[in-house]
Amino acid sequence: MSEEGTKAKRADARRNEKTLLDAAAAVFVTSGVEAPVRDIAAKAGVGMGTIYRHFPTRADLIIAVYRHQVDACAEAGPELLASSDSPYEALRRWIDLFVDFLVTKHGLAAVLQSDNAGFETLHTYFLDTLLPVCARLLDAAAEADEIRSDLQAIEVMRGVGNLCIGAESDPRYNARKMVGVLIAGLRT
Amino acid sequence: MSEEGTKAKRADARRNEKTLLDAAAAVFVTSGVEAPVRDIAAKAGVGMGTIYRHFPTRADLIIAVYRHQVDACAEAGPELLASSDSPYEALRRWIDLFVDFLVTKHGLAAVLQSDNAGFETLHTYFLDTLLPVCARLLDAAAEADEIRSDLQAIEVMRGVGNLCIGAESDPRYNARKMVGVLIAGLRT
DNA sequence: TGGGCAAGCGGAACGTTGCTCCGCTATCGA
DNA sequence: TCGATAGCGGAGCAACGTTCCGCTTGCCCA
Repeated sequence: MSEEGTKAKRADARRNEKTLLDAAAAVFVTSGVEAPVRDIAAKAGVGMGTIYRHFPTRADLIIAVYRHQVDACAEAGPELLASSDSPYEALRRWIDLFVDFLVTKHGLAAVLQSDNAGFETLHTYFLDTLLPVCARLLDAAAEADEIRSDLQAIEVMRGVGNLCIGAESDPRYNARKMVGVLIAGLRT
Repeated sequence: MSEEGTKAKRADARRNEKTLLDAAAAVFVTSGVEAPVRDIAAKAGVGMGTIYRHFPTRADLIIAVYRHQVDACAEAGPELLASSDSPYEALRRWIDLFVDFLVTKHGLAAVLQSDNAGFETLHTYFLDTLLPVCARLLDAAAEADEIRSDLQAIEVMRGVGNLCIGAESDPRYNARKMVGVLIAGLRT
């Protein structure tokens, strides 16, 4: 918001940032979010210094690429609560959205829970954005006595996120199904 | 079994293998199963070549360190089934055992599900050993109409394993609790 | 007992990664 | 036009897994 009027950035810098975002998105799709930084720089046709100047950590790059989708997921929460037959139904559908997002981003779920240094920013962004939404849905469902009331939003979010890890690499494992089981286990 | 009588190994080789197992176990406790190979070699006071000769991949080393505990967990399955009030109760208690094992091994759950090359052996060993046990318990519980019957053992095992990832690094997340929710979700 | 030799050892070296640093280039306001 | 400087590129460093090969040492046999 406060950046609106500032003309601080040079034209080539703005162009490179856009190029990098596109290249990163493409590489993430084919090689996953843990693709080597060199690959992304090569795909964008820029040097590695450029990547690190625009996105100091890999987490910043991932956030920039997926920000829109995460925000959309957050905004869907209240809408679902208003339009669904019951709070539990809204919760179920919102979690479905979240899971759909996660399982289509190769390796994102894994990196989200990883305790490797450098990904705290990513973790924090997801939590800041989605935790309040999840908490709201949980509260509503708990208040309607549809689910047990001894669960924190963070526990549910981490549980669901964890269940999505490796969903793409093993055809015998169906993350959506297991998340369904978990959510069923929430019922009173 | 067939190795019993063979005297193929030299005395120093056998000594080094034991030393390495002890060192690895100690390092795994303090630094997790992803500790640098160099650290383990240093702790054991041997060269890196020695580690790779005895344990060609890191997975082999991890398996060797935890083999006893995994086997014990596998053996506990039938016993629990015989001694519990119901198949579901046996399943619940067996999963508790498995979870206890996983959450006390820093980083093991993560590496178990990781699709990084080199860990297939580990994955395979766990599955070969524990999957039949889990399947037996699931079948019994399904036959007694205590749980839904549309779940494969591999799905449950992976789900439980996934829920245990990062259990040690975030005090707000309780893997045992979420596994409890998942298992509750299995009920008919 | 001691000589020979292969099993076994150690660690230098290589490839791959994340990340930094600095000399050069290109932009843009004056 | 022009020079200050934002921004760029990629060489270079450190940490890691893994390989490779010359040397050491335990063991068998004469």
